[in-house]
Amino acid sequence: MARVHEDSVREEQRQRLLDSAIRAIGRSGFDSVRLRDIAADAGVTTGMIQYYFDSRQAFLVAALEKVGLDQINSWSQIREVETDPWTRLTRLIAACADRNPGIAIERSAAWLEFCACACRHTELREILSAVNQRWREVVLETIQLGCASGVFRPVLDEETITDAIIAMLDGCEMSIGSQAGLVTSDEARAVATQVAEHLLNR
Amino acid sequence: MARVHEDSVREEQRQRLLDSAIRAIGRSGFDSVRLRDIAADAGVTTGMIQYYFDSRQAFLVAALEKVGLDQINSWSQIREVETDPWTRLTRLIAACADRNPGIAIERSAAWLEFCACACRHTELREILSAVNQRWREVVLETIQLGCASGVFRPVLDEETITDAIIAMLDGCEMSIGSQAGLVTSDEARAVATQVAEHLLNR
Amino acid sequence: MARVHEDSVREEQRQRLLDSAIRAIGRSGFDSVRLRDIAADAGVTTGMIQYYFDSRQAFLVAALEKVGLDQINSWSQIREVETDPWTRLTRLIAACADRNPGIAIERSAAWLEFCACACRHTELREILSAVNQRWREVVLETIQLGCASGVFRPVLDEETITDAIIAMLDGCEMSIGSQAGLVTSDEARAVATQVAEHLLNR
Amino acid sequence: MARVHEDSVREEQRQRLLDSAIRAIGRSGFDSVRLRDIAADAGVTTGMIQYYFDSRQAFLVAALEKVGLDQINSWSQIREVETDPWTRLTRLIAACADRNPGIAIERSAAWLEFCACACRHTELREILSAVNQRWREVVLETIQLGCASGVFRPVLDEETITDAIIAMLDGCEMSIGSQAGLVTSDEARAVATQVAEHLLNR
DNA sequence: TATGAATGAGGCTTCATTCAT
DNA sequence: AATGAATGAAGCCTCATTCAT
Repeated sequence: MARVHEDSVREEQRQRLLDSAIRAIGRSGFDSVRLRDIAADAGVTTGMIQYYFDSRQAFLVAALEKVGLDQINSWSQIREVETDPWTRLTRLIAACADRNPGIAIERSAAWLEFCACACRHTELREILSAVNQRWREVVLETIQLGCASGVFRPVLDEETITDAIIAMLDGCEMSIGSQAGLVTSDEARAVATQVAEHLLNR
Repeated sequence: MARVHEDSVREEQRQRLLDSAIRAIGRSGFDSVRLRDIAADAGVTTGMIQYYFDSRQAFLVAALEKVGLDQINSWSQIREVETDPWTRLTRLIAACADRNPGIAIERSAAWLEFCACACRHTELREILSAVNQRWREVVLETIQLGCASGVFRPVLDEETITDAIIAMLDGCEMSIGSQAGLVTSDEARAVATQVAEHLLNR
Repeated sequence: MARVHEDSVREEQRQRLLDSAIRAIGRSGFDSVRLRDIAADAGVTTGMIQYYFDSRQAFLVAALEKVGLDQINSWSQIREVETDPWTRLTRLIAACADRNPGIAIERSAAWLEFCACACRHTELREILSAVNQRWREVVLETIQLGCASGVFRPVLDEETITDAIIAMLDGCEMSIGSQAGLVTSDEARAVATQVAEHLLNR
Repeated sequence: MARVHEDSVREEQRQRLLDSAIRAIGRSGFDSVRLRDIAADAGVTTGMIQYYFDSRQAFLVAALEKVGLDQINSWSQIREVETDPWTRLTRLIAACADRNPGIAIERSAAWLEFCACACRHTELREILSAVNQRWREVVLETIQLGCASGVFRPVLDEETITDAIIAMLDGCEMSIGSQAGLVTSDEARAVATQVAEHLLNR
């Protein structure tokens, strides 16, 4: 029992450190963020980070992995709660495009970092692939559900529409994350929703 | 004359070094790329890079700036050459989605780095904003041209469609650049083209 | 308690490093001394020096500052201990002219470096001014003391004699420090003492 | 003839470069002055300096040597021109103490550098020794001249007085050169002159 | 003769990592 | 469990020097 309790305390600490890492990565970038900065954010010493994680690399990868997992969880939740295809789709869109202003902007930047780093860190690429795949499944399933029930009468095949919506949302993410974009997250959501509506001929 | 010649030689050298930097940034990332790697790529010494550029930072920023400028140039060329709105639009789409396999993949990754770094480097953000703005202008103008001539009968207002197309292409870029995407650049082009066709009701 | 103890250990380390720096500056000069040399002298790594001091510049300035402070301390001690004006004056003279053979010659050279560098490093100049001022105060006070008690019957006004003695000692310092001088420190002390005796008409 | 002429042009160039070096050494110090700075001062390229001198070290040593030789020349001139012992002595004192405000302050600083560097550069030490020796000869000879003619009735032996005067002047030099001194060059001259007058019992 | 492009050695500095406490 | 002193590898950068022109 004591053991279990201690483990859960340890796990809590790890999560706290990972959250600090995500914020710091968003601010300084995956490659140039310093353990010292993260430690400062968490109010601990660098030694403690090393005590909880094997190495800087493993620690930062775990942090980005958490970003992806949180993402997946949020989608899964929407999927379970929302049964109407169109409502579910708009909520999924909102979950992406909305994440930015609501939650800290660092998280959005961290996601961009995630994608940018994936091409040179195999571990990250694998995680990112998994997240992408899960994302596509959820969207595609939603569209298929709507088509099957006759709510959607798609003008293109379901997979193409799925890819289009996903690409649009990724593009908005990029635009907003870089802070050099031309659209706000509200506009992004509006655009994505309108286009989806037309492509699905709701 | 001699002076002019020498200056052009110097400029040529700078461009060569910048190209090497772009490739190296694509491989190693903006923050962790080493001058040594770039020098090796260009077949020169690190001292020479410092001889041509004031600092590592200034050098790398100039490299990413070049990526943006090359981008703009390629669009401008298409805009001048191609008069038919739809052909021009498909070529613009292809210019983005196609760039990846044709030219080195490093360039695509460098672009992703560009966007990811923009949020923490003011200089980069300004350049990226300018590139984005120019990109939007070219696409919007093309769509307006098609609408004016009756070739396009858009289902949404022109600006929304422009934003949608741009977002889609950015999203594809991100997906392909991260190498964790689910679509090839061929598929990306096909999706973007089909969606554009429908939105413009060509 | 633990905190206090740790701080004193840290301070001790700093002093050790500063002493090594003084020796090394005396050997290699303020500008060309290498952190590596100092580290070797202290038997530590260069990283440790940077751990204890912010930068090379700050470290070296602190080292020369210590030279000045040690100087001041030694004078203050003589001033407190010795009540007889003439004995005190001869001891002050000896404290300067004698420092060289007794203690390491590097300290003398370090002092010369101090003066030479002062003209281009503002921080050093300020410290040097303070040391000079204190030095003058102590000598002048001693002379005034002797005059007041009738032990000295000066042939020139007290300030002039003070300046003369100080200049003579500085000159000896320079001569000995440069190792190109024509007088030994014994001779220097003898000359300064004899001249002082005459000027004060003891 | 042509050869001779070219040689003199070459020699003139060298002197120009040496003068620039002296100024630059005064500003930046012997060890940290950069060839680039000296070249800028002289309005030439660094390549040219290397064309005229074998190495940085040899160049800078030659520059300081010139400072010493100029010094010696100025004393010799006074010695030849001035026959009255006391007038000659005061002019010698003035030549030292006055050099500072009259000529550029860099020259004074360069002299301090000279002395400070002598302890670690054998070549410099030899030159400095020679200059010191010559200086002592001139002063001693002047004093002996005055004693022989009965103008001076020294209170201490001639050598001691010589050493005292030289030390005082060196000390003033140091004080003024470091720019952290407590006396102006006018005051320095006054002090040295008064003390000399008393010691020589003129 | 003089230039300036290019080199490369070596310094300062940063920072992840280790380890004694 | 947690700290933080200490290490040492590696990067950027400076600058004297070389050499083709």
